Amino acid sequence: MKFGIQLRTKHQEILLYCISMSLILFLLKWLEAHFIVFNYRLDFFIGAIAIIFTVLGIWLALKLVKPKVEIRIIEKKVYIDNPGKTEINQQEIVKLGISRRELDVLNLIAIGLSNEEIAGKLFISLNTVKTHSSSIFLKLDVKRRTQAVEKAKRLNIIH
Amino acid sequence: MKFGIQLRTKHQEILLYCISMSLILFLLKWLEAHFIVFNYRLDFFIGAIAIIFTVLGIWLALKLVKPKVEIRIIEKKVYIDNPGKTEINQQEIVKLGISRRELDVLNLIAIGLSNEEIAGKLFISLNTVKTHSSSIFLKLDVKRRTQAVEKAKRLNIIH
DNA sequence: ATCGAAATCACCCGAAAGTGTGAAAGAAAA
DNA sequence: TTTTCTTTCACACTTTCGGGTGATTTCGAT
Repeated sequence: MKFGIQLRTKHQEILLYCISMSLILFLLKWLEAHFIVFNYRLDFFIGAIAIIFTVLGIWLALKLVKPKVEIRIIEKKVYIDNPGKTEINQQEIVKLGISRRELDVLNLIAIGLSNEEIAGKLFISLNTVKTHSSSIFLKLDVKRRTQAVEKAKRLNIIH
Repeated sequence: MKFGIQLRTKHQEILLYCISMSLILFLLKWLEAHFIVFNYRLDFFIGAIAIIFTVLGIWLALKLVKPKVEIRIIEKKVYIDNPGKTEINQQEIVKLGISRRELDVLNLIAIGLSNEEIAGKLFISLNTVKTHSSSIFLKLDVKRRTQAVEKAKRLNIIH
């Protein structure tokens, strides 16, 4: 699994900025330690270099910047050629091998009850509900109860 | 215009940039004023300057340029057996005070995704998804995601 | 210029959900 | 009668969910 450690990543920018500033200062100190001399024409030359590479940096950033993504959920309508009523598909239930009790549990899951509430309503234990729901997920080939509800409704197993 | 608004919000960064530039220029002048001899590698020094100002240029561009927006579409399949009667109730959404982002999350919950999967799909953190879903449950007056889906479908907030 | 809403994120903690294994009783089918 | 299926339950364990709190950033409106 992932690390449990979560850092406040928003401060990373500032941290990065501080580090780079420190690096610059360190560089200048290093240069100073090595007795580097400037003449006056060099000053102008360095200015030009600075401007050029600033522009270069800006250009580079514009080229490489990752575009900010905006998510838009659109609904793709899929029309089912099932004119008229919404009959429960018994064949599908049989085909998937879903038992009566499992269907009971599935229906109660679909209306948003918790496992404990389902257990209370069907007069069975919490563990039994878990067993049923697990086998439902297995038969429907899903991982979560929300997925199970979605798929079951799509297959007209429940409504 | 947009640029003016951005200037206002980013004026701290500009200030910071100016200060750092001034600091660097001051340091250079100081070094020059102290007759530090530049006996060693001139090209090395220029390279350092180039790198520094490239980085500063990149940083400046990233800070000031309005991010490019890339719209990413997530298709959500809606299975309809009775076309023509399934309109999304916008008034209900407004009445409940459900925001656009919360609606995104709600739609992804409805198709059975886990919070972590939603976070991956919307490019936000798991904690943010939790915050959104919590406020959804509050606004819909439900306790669980399955209930939220059930109620939202009943209110025609989602399909 | 100030303020509020929306969106983002972190962290802690407890509750609920889900997995895996095993088992027992009753009903139906072979 | 034996076998198989369904339903029931337990228990340990991991993962996910949800509540609560607090914080930052951005945007729009006043």
